[in-house]
Amino acid sequence: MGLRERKKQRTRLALIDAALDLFLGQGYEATTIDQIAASVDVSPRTFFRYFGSKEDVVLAMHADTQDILLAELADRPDTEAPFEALTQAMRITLAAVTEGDEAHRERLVKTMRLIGDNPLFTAGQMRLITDSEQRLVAEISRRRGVDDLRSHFVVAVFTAAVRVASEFCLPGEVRDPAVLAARLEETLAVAEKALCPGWDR
Amino acid sequence: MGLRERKKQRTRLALIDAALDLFLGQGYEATTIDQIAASVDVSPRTFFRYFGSKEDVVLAMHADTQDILLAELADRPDTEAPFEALTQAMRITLAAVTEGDEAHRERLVKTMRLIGDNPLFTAGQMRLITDSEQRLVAEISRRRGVDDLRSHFVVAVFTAAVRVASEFCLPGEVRDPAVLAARLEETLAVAEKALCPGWDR
DNA sequence: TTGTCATCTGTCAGCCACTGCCATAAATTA
DNA sequence: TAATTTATGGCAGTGGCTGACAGATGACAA
Repeated sequence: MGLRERKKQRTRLALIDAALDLFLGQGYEATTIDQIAASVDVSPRTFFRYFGSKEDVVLAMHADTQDILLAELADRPDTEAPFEALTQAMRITLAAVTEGDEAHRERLVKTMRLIGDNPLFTAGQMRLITDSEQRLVAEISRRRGVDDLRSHFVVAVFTAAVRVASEFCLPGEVRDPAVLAARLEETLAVAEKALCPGWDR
Repeated sequence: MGLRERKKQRTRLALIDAALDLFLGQGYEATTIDQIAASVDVSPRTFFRYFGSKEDVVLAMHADTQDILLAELADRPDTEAPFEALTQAMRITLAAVTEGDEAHRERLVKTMRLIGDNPLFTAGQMRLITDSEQRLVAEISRRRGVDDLRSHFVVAVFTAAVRVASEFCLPGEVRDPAVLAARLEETLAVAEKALCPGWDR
């Protein structure tokens, strides 16, 4: 990886860090792109070369996580049932994130605090989920050998569970990937009791 | 209802009609608030007194529909199981909308065409669903007598089904409430086979 | 009918997210 | 070192959205 590439990644992370800190410190709306750019010593124009919108920088970490999830799903053995593969991939993704780079984990915690406190971001989060959902459906369809309504349904139930788990991180609770993992287990326990064996074949 | 109130409703509907026609005719982005306001002979400032944002006018009809759904759910007998109550309320809501006022139905069809063609709006649609979801959860919790994780899960599975159904309106297909109703039945058939009896109690 | 009050509307000025364009600087490659 | 590619900064402009004030319009009582 060349110098250019490394420099870009550093700028990107610096922008994310600056933005998250400003958002948490003085509020999302009260923070301008100019402030974010200034605190990284970069022109405002450059900000928009890294992120499509002000909201995107908030969702950047979550978008990365979705990519990991998709990769982990692709790594699951084909013998595994669709829903099981999804949940296992999610568990591994959360674990990887929890045990990952300290700075990286901190960014995720800040992101979760921001999104959790501000209902403004639920829409953006939904957009992310919907986007990745289509990719998940493609992979599940490949595994099942058919691209039908059931593939969509299986993935929709999975994302429903993840969503419920993330909503169930009580307000005031320290929000981080580990807590989310715990809530996810509770939700999956309910889901597994509710669903007939073999429903996702 | 006084003259003032009627005038307001007329303005609101005129703005929705003008906006939908312009969006469908020349594209969403290419249409400015000034154009919408001008074609209703109203100041741009007034537009924002009726709708919080440019996107809101697109979602206005769907927001109204969500309100109907909630009212229908409240009307379901308490003896009905939670998921059954949700699906029945949805069926009635779709039927009411299909058989409703001609102009009203036309607005809905235009809205569905807009949202279906432009992935930009899926996020907004999700936001609407998520907002109403909280109200649905409250009602389901009241019926079940407990406000626990299961209430959230039941509602999440329901909205997942609705979402899958609406995604499954094939592109190119005439999009209207009747088609959505048909797709919903297919999806609910899959859901009912997948879920154990009594899972939502 | 007339006067008073509440509410709606238009106008104006302004903020800020976001974009296209072009010149410049920096990194990559030959 | 020279040539090519690519990232950045500056600038001007569009358009969504808001606050503040003044005038118009419907609601209501005397």
